[in-house]
Amino acid sequence: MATGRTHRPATRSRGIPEATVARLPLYLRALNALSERSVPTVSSEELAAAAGVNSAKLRKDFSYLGSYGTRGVGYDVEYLVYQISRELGLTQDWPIVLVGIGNLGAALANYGGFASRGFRVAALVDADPALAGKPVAGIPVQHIDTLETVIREQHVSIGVIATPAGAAQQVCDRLVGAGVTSILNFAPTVLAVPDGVDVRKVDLSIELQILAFHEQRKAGEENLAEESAVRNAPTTAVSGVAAKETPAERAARAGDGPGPEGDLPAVMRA
Amino acid sequence: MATGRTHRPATRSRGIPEATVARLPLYLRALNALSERSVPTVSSEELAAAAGVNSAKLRKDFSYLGSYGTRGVGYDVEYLVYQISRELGLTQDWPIVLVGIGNLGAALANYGGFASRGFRVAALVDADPALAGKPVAGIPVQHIDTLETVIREQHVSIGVIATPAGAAQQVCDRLVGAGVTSILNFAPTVLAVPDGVDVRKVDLSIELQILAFHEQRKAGEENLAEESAVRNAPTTAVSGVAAKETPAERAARAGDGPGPEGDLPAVMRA
DNA sequence: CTGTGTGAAAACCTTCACAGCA
DNA sequence: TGCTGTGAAGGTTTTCACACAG
Repeated sequence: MATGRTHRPATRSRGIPEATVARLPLYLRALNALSERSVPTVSSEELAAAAGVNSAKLRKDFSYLGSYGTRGVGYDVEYLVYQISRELGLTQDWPIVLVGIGNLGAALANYGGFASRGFRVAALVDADPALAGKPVAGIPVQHIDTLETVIREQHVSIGVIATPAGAAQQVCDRLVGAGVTSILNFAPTVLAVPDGVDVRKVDLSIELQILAFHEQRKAGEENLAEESAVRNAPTTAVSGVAAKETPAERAARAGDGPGPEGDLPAVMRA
Repeated sequence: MATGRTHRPATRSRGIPEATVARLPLYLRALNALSERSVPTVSSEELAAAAGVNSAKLRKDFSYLGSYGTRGVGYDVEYLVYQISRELGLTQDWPIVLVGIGNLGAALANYGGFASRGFRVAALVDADPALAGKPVAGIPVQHIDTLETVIREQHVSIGVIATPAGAAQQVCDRLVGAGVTSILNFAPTVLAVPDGVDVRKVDLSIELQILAFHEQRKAGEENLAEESAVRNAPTTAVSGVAAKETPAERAARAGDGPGPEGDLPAVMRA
């Protein structure tokens, strides 16, 4: 679910598959937990369980980084932590700017997981003059006028957008204009960026919609197969399921349309 | 990046690929925007651009839902909105419980994208007695003791966890115990759930780490190929890149280790 | 003649299963 | 013996390219 282009077609070696990269942070988290408990080594089986993947996948993933394990034994926890951190670029300092200090922005600013991974909040920025100067998570919020200055002075290359959807593209343009080349977007908009800029998005409502899809399926199966209770739906399942609904009665959905969408006050809009 | 099992191996028809399901909400959002502007029809090319995907993919995706377009013309916006909504199960009402009303929980409670998609916040729940009764987003927070009651009385099947990592598994167990079968997890933990329960996770720090990885790559390429500026990294690129670092000097990283991890106060921990 | 719908090819990712090292 | 590392097989997803409906 990455976005911006730039990723060369996995030319020759050094090309760690995107799917693997996306799992490295997961392994890292599990390893850090082990490290804190002073566990010296771990097998692919154990680590996989802790990270919520299967062991074959984990071993394949690690094989792209190099041969960091010991046959018959497992992986050295501390060593792996270091190797993965380095591979992800977490051994260096990443100053980030957080734009949009509403509910979500404040949550992000307070989020411990950033600071503990080499990410340093260089500035909190918001368009609301009333917020200027107020500290959030111990950092005073700055007016968005200072955005370009902060980015240049602190060499920020990563920006986080937590503004309402309407402001996101504007903010994005300013970030990119000032030199930011990676953007994490929490606003429910598709951002247009020039080549060479990476965008990743996190959309709170999309995830729920995907859950709803599967939930609906489960309900359909239950009705068909009359499951024992709520638990234990057989993976075999029936095929047909849940009416395809005749594909031409577009008249039958006039009044209940797209739902209650007004210009909501708070954080975002989908 | 779904999780829980249950998804049959795409048996026969009616099996919409997971990758497609994950994009439907995106199309839906783009379509809603068009709908608000009273645009009657849209081509795969236009819609794809608005959703940030390519048109071939979009057409394939829609072909799994049925033939809802008109050759030579495009798709009827309102009709598609309806079809996708129905496919995703958004034409019905989904009561959800939100557990953990910290910074993030409050942001979620205020998030307009939920209410406007058939998701209704049935209850906000927190373990902190001091929060009980206080309204967040117009809804009074309840003590977590009432969790089971709310779930059963309101027929909640979807739960959202926005607690600190340490509390997440416990909360998850209680949700599942009370009948919830889909969970959206914002806490940075791997949740163990019985078969038949779906879990999706959103991890704020993982996304940043993935960005850091690519950012690091860009920096490496620049140094090697001496790019013109910051823009425009050629997709061809060189192969070698960025030192593999000798794989055996595990001594050389003693003091700077895993970083400053203490028991942070706020929202989570990675 | 425009733009959908879709087989077929290519790319990518996961899983299997086992050789071989510690 | 136990567990890693990895070719090979099997799935899934994306992309291509074009027949054909409107």
